Amino acid sequence: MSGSAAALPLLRKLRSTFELTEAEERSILALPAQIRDMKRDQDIVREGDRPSQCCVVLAGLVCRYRVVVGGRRQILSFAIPGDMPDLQSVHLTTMDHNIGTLTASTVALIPHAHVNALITSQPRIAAAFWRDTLIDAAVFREWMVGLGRRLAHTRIAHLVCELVVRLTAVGLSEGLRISLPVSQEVIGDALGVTVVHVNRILQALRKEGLITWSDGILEVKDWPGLVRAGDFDPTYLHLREMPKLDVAPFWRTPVN
Amino acid sequence: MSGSAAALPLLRKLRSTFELTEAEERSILALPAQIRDMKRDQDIVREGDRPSQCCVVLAGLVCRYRVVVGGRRQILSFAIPGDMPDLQSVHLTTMDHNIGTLTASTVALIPHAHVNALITSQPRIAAAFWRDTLIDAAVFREWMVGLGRRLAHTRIAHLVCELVVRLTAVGLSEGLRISLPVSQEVIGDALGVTVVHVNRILQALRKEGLITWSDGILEVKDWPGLVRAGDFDPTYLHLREMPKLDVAPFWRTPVN
DNA sequence: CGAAGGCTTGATAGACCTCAAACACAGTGG
DNA sequence: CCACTGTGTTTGAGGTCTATCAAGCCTTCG
Repeated sequence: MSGSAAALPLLRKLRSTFELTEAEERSILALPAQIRDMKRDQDIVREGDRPSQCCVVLAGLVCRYRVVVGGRRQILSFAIPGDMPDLQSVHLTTMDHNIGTLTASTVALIPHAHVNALITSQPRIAAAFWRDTLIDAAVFREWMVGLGRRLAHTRIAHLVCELVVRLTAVGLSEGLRISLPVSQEVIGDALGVTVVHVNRILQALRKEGLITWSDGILEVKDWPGLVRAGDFDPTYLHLREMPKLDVAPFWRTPVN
Repeated sequence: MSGSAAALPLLRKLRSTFELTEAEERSILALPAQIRDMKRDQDIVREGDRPSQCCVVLAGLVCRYRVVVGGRRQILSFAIPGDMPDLQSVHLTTMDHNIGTLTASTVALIPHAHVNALITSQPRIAAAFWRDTLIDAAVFREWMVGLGRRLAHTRIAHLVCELVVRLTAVGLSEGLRISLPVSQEVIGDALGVTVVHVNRILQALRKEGLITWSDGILEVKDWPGLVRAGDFDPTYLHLREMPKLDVAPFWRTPVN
């Protein structure tokens, strides 16, 4: 059940933020993993669990979330293919939040023992993984700024920018179009607003000519405008190189 | 300029979340550090900097923060003695937020080279440091939940609980009294609300008999009540053992 | 066809903000 | 010694953002 194919999204992700040697990539490819297909809205790990393995998202969309008294949910981050949303469980035994799927997804489960063996024997891979968790933390901080200090309109624009950049960085966008097959409620849970309000703001963003979003496909119609509306600065993603997004893909915008 | 005395707060902090051997503690004590006294409201590192050292808070109160368009500040976390608020800079070269003092403070500055040497040669210390940054991330998540889904009243109660537990964990509280010599504006910047609103909620918390706060001394008058009001569950702090707080210190509450 | 989930719209309500001013207190300087 | 200043707290009134409640609509699916 180990898999070069399975680990590819992980490699793409790590490469986007850290330079790996071929030998290091081979070590990562050699990690034994159990592949698991999941329906949407299923939990991978729950608050209070003490996991003995950690997961890599191979396909689909996964999120970390918490539920507070009153039943309201706060989504803490989105995990796209290549992400390891519970890598932290290698060092923090008890989960302080849930991880669940938002769409049908495929995940790889890697026993902690193997992760530990790898990071103990290869300090540079340990550094890459550590760095990965530090970038997670940077994204949390950015969301905190949004939740605390930005209007819902800005927050939504910012989130779209973030998703486009992150998906592009791992080769999962088509120009300025991304797959986002979730309900507006999910966006609300991520940004701390209600569905009703999300809906009204999406209408505004569409009216302003910034985005379209239907049938699970989100397309940015005005990238500079969206970046402005979202007060978006991708520094916090700590990518090795920023994907070029201000230019639409060549097959959509003939130069002449 | 190296200092056993200087590193003590750091050791207390690390011990609160990770078990260190004496040899490991000695290695940490041996880290060379430059001690620096700072006035309040001074920046230690700024957004965009590429620091070559990282800092340990030895005394005082330090915070991470960001400023958004419009000049509003979002405090991202408080760093108390023993904390290393920019440990991340060892792996993320560019700062994506500021770190500054909230009160007159003393910090120790340790060159990255020495930190790198230590974590490369001693995997368990690397694990302790990594774990430390993971706990930072857990605190960010908890704040996100507050900012996104809790009322300001709850958020303030929660913050007080957090500060009391963290300060107690490193021996810096007197029972349920902590030193908190900051303005109400600082609390507002941390919780994403205005001073005016903070003021009104503090009055409510006082009226409810939960806390008192004057002359920079905050005292919890009803710990279970405050925990309830703040929807506080300390799991996310990942302490090795939870300080006993539900009981007032013996010298204040004679049993008979 | 009915049921369920998701999107959309309207009306009302609540949390929190903004603006403005008064007040308390410590530090400064004439 | 007493204005004077500055910082921080407190209070009031009105306004904005977002929530809540409620209903209608559309699509998908069994």
